[in-house]
Amino acid sequence: MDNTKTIAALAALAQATRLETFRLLVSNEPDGIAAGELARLIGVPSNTMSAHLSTLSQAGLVKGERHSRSIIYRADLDVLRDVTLYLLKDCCGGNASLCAPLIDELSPCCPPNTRPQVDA
Amino acid sequence: MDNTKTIAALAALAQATRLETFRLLVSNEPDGIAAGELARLIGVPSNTMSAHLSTLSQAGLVKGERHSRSIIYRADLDVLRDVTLYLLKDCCGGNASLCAPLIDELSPCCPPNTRPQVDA
DNA sequence: TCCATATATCCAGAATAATGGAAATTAGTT
DNA sequence: AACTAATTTCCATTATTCTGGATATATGGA
Repeated sequence: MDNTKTIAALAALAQATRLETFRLLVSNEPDGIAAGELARLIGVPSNTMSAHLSTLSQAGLVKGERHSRSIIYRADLDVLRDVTLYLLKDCCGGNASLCAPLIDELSPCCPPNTRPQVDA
Repeated sequence: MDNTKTIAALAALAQATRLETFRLLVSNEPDGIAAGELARLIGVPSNTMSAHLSTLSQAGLVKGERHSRSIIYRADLDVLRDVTLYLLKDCCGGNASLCAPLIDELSPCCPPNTRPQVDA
């Protein structure tokens, strides 16, 4: 996780429509939501949503997979975890060893595709 | 932590100079660094640095305190922690109980003013 | 008070990002 | 092939952000 990737992820999330979209996708893991339905749910035109999804996708925060005519988007929590770790890395006075246990526990929290499905 | 505050914090960090500045301040806790020295270290004019510090400050990520003629800036990790929690809140399929233990452990990691000082 | 230092504010130009209409692409259906 | 549906790309307009010179404000010293 370098500076450039971190900035891309932070910038992708630092916009109302995209943050809302990402959080919606996070809470709809692992089912995902189609691009058109996202546009309808958030209340923006489909081309605007497409542009935002492209930004999120380029930052690695979401992945799209075609299912017949729709493209189902899903949140990818790996980058979110990496950004969190990157920002916390220098925490606690630069002494990483104090944060290491925390970071170790953060890592297994959200591995993709292994989360229990609670509801859709 | 609402959407607006989260976006402000993410946007503040989603810029190369500010991310670098913030990380520098994080690793220099709890001593802090004067505005002018930050400008010199990062390599930007003082008024540009001042504008960036203002953005970080408005997002609650740094605090400035005047010491004689200088204003010493320090990272405030509370907001960083809150943003992290906000982003992780919907993790794990929307089942907060799975993330709650993690979140509980994240909270005491970086309380301000209680971090051990390793070096300046 | 006068001067030097440190930081912030004002302002304007340049760069970047957001938005959405129109058209193009991709996939399924008949 | 012709048609519909879903999504994306193209493009131009508008809005926002970044940057830094010039100026203003605040502090301490002579």
